[in-house]
Amino acid sequence: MTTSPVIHWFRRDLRLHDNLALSAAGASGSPILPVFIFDPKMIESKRLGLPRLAFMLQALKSLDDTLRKKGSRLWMGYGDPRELLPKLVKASEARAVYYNRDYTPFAYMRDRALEDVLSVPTHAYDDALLLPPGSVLKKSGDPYTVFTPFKRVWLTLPISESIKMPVKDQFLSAGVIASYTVETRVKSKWPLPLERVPSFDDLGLPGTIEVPKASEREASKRLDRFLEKRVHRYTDGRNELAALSNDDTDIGSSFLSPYLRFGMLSPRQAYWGMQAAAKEAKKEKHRVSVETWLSELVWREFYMHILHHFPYVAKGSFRQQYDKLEWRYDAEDLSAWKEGMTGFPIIDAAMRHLKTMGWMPNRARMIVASFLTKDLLIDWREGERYFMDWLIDGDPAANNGGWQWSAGTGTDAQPYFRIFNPVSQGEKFDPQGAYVKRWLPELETVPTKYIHEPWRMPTPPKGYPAPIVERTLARERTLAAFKAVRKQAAS
DNA sequence: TGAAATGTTGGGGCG
DNA sequence: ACGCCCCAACATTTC
Repeated sequence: MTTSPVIHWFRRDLRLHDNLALSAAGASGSPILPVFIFDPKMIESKRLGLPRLAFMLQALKSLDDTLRKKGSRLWMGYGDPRELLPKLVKASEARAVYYNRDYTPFAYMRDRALEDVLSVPTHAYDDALLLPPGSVLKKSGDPYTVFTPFKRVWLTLPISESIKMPVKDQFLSAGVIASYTVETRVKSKWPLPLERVPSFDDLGLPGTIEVPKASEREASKRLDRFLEKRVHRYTDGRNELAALSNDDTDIGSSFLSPYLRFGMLSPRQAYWGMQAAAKEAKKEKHRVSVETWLSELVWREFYMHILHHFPYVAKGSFRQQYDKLEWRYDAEDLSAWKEGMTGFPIIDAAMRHLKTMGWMPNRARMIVASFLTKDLLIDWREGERYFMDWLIDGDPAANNGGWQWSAGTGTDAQPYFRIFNPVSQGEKFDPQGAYVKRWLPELETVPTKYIHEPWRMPTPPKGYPAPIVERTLARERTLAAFKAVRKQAAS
């Protein structure tokens, strides 16, 4: 006779350590049935780009491997969780379902609906953020819409410690799990080859793309390496595009966002690791660097809160007056931006970096976002969607927040008249042109003097496009478009 | 987590 | 010697 299990439903928490819902499931005393459900809607609705899917599949494979070593395995479902979970509860005679909350509007609504269709209790936990939406509010009870006061209050609130693993070997045995089969009506052309790491051919990805290792262990290793070697110079290092190497081991960025995105890294582990680093920092500059990184973690929380409290930002401007802005719908310019063929080296290098690695440093994201929205005057939502197609760390809240910040339509946005100059940004953050040359082989032989403005060479390099836009005119065009909206809003 | 336009200053060339 | 002009270099303001 076996004891009936409890289900732990993995979603954006693909780890066993420091996992609140999993730990609570363990504390229930019942064996844990680990579950992941792949909803094909995620692909069909374009919410899950292929590089990110590949990264996630690798993380699931790794999670399954770890569970198998414990004599268990990950039960994989394929279909709508609202259909599958009730069936699985029945098949396994589970007595409860545990999961960590996902605050994005889509998931939040889905999870609430789920409680109605399940015959057993659900236990939801706040694990994905250090402080969940609703816990950082003004005295009036309203959410903050400006980052600085949000952060000031955030920093005064208590953050919980990391927690231990639930109980060793408490996971249900692989044999029993394999016997749970539930019928699913979903038919899809997307196989889930969990027996091995899927290749990009499986996913129909064009070109060669290199996705970093995705596992809980890898996430911890990257955090440790960052804390040991690089966090002390993060404030400057994160902006140094030239420092980027091929395997991302010595970059200025922490490169933790992909792991936080899927919960391979617990935000508590990152937070307390940083706190310890701040305490140990020998120089004031080092301490500031650690705090700069922590600030990025608060940005992550801030934008999750914003999306949760103001779900309309997913579709339109936070400052709704800008929904009236007359964006250009120029397919040719948009395509040039996407493919890295704008004629501005720093833009093109970053966009090709994205298509190869599924990632870009934040500085590069800001530069290309400013270019698309301010120089090309193309709707930020086009850029937002494209980033979601390619970024392995693509998160609806952070991505939306970042784009609206760049476009000047968001909370705490940069002013409409702040327009990055791709030449001076390149000279400032890639002074030797190393980043540009790394991603644009056709500019290999261009002298440093001209590397950010090759069109000024006596004989510009062949095979590289001339600038697709005249920046002085573009600037006037954008200022006029924003002014028109502001004038309209004022009257 | 800018950049361009405009304003001011001061040294040096030159009549 | 002096005033005038030019124009970096820096500062301020404007977008």
